[in-house]
Amino acid sequence: MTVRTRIAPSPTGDPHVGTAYMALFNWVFARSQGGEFILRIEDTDVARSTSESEQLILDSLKWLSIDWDEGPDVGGPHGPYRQSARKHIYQAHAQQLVESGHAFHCFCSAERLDEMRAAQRAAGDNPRYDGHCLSLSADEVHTRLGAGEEHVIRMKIPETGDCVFEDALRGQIEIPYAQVDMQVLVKHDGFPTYHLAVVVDDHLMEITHILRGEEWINSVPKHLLLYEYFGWEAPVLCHLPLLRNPDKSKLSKRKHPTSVNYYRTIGILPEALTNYLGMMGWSMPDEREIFSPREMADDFELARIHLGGPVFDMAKLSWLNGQYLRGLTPDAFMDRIQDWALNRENLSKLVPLLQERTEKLSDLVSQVDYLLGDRVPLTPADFEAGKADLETQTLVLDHVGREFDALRHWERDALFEICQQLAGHLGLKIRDFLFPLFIAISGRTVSLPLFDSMLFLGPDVTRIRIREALNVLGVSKKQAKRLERAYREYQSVQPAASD
RNA sequence: GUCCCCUUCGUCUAGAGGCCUAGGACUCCAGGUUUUCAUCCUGGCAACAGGGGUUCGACUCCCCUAGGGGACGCCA
Repeated sequence: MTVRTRIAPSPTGDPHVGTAYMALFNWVFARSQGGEFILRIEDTDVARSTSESEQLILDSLKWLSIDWDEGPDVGGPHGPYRQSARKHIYQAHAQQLVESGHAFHCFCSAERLDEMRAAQRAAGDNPRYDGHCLSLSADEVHTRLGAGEEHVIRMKIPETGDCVFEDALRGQIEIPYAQVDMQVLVKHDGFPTYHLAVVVDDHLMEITHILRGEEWINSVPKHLLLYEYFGWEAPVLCHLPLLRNPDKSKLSKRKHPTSVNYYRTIGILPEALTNYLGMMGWSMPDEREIFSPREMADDFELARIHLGGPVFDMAKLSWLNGQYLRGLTPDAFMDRIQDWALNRENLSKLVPLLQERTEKLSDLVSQVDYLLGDRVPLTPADFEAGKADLETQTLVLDHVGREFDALRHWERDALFEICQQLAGHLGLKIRDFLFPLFIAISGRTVSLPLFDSMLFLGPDVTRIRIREALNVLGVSKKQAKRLERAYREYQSVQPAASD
């Protein structure tokens, strides 16, 4: 039997470093077994999935030299590899489950479900579908379906007993069925949910081992039940630990850079990043710390994975990166600098900003230092030249930061609109409003145009700089709460942002 | 709240009952090399969450407690 693993990212945002982490381990495990590694795009959430995001994910994995044997771009014998192109397959399978009595049509409204869950929560129970539509007669279901009434398909769950299964790392796990919800398998728009699609695809694509984040452990009963309903053999399950923020919570954009592109733009080498991710939860048998994915595969053993959630440590990544950088020949080093930023394509984005404001070519370096490198370290004093007081500036940075965190398309108009609306809300002139942003982004009061700068730096670096500026200004716990409240208030008076 | 997972220095980790006076790496500190800085070298600080068992012997096995994390969506 050929070992087959997969990474199945959902193209709904930045190429996440957690995706790269899971991809690496799946790649390494497959290679260690002489197996195959598959890339599948899970774009069943039509509203949030974008092809740009898919492209970014593919690019980031390629940048990291994680290659796949089958996928949407290279094809393969088990395609298509994009779930949106497999809708009919899931529908046929869902239909099969309805016919075999393992799934049922549900007509419940969102309002009813909300009320039900609220009541269950209030009673101290785990919210869970109450089986309302289970009691519908076949005739009634037929009639309502015939009338074109909106509905979903849910799977049935045993009323009693435990789901007992084996995790390749954690051993036996038991989850009471009483905790498992009657999961929606097909949404009202006819698209499958993750749970149906993942099981059907993993089976059809002959995946033998699933290595994924431990956030999925609680979904295992649903998946195993589906395998059983279909009469299929389930793959080996292996739940890896989750990458953590410094405060130990699951790695998140609000607290830590999560985009692979962030590391790329600050000048981390791809081999340093994969090496670093390889050290998260894994160690080489001889404790060597510098190793490639290939070397990792040569010595790979599932059992060596450590299950404690590893905290992402920038200091160690930087050190590792330095090791790689210093190991380069001068020629290779020059090539890397070019690949990174000093190439014609990248520079051409800067020229329109620079040319107008330049008297000597040598002005260039001091003008772009904060765009290619970092700013000079900030101090609270840097903000004092602003018209608004420090508290207001903190508020500006906080709210802009939140808006930027939620922004999905990093475009000039969207950025500007956010700032304009917020400035209006706070009753500030746009130039006073923008001042703290100039400082946060460029570290100076005089810089290249703000929005061009943010566009050039991209969402990841921009967000981090705003967060760092907030840190420099120092936000107390009390203040943080006030800011949070103020932001919610702003949101409530604000028409939904058009992004 | 309910269920599930996890728990060795601040951080990443080694450790599969005696090799542990708990090792390595990052960070930090001290010293050396270096015209400066960085690199590099040397040294130092620093951990088995707590309590019960099992055993001649427990970081390693079992139980309880505590702490941390996750899931609880027509998101994945």
